[in-house]
Amino acid sequence: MNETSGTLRDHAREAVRAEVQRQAWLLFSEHGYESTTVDRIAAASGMSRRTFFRYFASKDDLVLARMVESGDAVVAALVARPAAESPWQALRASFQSIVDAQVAHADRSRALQVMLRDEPAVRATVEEWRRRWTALLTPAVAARLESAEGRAEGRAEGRAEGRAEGRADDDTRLRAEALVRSALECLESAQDAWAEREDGDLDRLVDVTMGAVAPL
Amino acid sequence: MNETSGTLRDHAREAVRAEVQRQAWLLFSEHGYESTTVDRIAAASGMSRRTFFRYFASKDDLVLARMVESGDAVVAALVARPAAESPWQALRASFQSIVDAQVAHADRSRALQVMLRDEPAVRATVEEWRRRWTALLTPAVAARLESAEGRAEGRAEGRAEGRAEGRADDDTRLRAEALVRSALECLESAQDAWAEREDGDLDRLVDVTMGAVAPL
DNA sequence: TCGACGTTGACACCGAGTGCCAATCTTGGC
DNA sequence: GCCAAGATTGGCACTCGGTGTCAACGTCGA
Repeated sequence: MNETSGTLRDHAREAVRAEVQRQAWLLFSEHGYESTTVDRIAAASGMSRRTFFRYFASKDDLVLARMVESGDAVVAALVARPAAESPWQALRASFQSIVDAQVAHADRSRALQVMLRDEPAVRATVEEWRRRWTALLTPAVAARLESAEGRAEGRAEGRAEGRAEGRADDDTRLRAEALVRSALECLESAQDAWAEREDGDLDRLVDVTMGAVAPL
Repeated sequence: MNETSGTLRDHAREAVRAEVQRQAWLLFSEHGYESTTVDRIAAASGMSRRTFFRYFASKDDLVLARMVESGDAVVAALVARPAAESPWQALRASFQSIVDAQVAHADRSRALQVMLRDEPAVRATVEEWRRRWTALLTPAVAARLESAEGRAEGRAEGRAEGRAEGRADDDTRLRAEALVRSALECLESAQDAWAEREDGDLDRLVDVTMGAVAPL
């Protein structure tokens, strides 16, 4: 049970980070975010306050780290969707892994969701997380838009184009970003509603929100 | 030039707040948000640090106060739109006052927009501002959706309804919230793009983003 | 003139986050 | 086994945002 020394340190570091996260989430769910001081998290993890800040850049970082992991899965799901699907449909389908994960651990997820929504101190982190997901998803959606336009051009190419190609590219990126950000808001609206109503079906709620904004 | 003593205090208070805001924005635009300490703002405004916190609940409050004012104008514009307009079209039209105001003071607005986008410390405040606007706009959009459904029901009432009326109401509110949040994201996407590219036409960019998500 | 009330400034305090330094532990070379 | 190099750790002091407290000051009405 020995490993290369280089990865050994990393492994140890990851193990410590995971344990600190576990302890922190226990404290968060019990006392809320703001009321849980870094000293308490450090003490619960058996380390000094100063050492905690060597593992996590900030208290927010504890929250952010959780989110970032799932982002890669979503973008992978998005690029795997069939090209014929509209961007909106593809985005909806890519969210399925998140939806399934939350439904699988409904109790924990609901508590977490409420915390993210109601604790003002965490919201900057949520913003940051949304930002990163947007940056990840936008290129994939832009590619989808471009290929769709390519097909459209091939079909009917009598349009007056060639005047502002660079701007058209910028517009494509911008339209992709708007789509991604809107879709993420729909997802979050559905998640918030789901966290409140005990009975809801998150899958259906996401269909409702996204279907309300654009046809699925 | 004397007034009732009750409003006199309020007037003085408002004047002080305005002056502090002015000084703060000067310092922000010169040194950025984080680097501008409350001590410096207080000193520039000729008051003690403690007194500053009696006029503004927090440093963020300086930023938030600016945003909140324009919210009422948007919701007023929304309810004034003709009932025949789709929610999405009505939202787009309601944003016009914001767009016009920003275009009128393009330089200041661009600098502000960049600061809001790039300074992580302010983003929680932006979130809060978005939240309040959502709360203001959602009921108006929900009413619009309901009346539209009422008309649709009147037209074709052979549907199997009456089973889950309460849930249908919840769904309407949820769909309205999704629409509002998506529209605000489109607005912000356009604003961010506009702040970056010197040449852009903000009006057109908002049309582009909102048109990309749903037909206008 | 006196007293009530609101405003102000100063001080002490808390929590998040950082720089610095000394103690300690691990690792590799001899 | 031993010792030096380097990484990890903990303690300390500091900055900054934010809050509670208290004494001093000014303004108003009686």
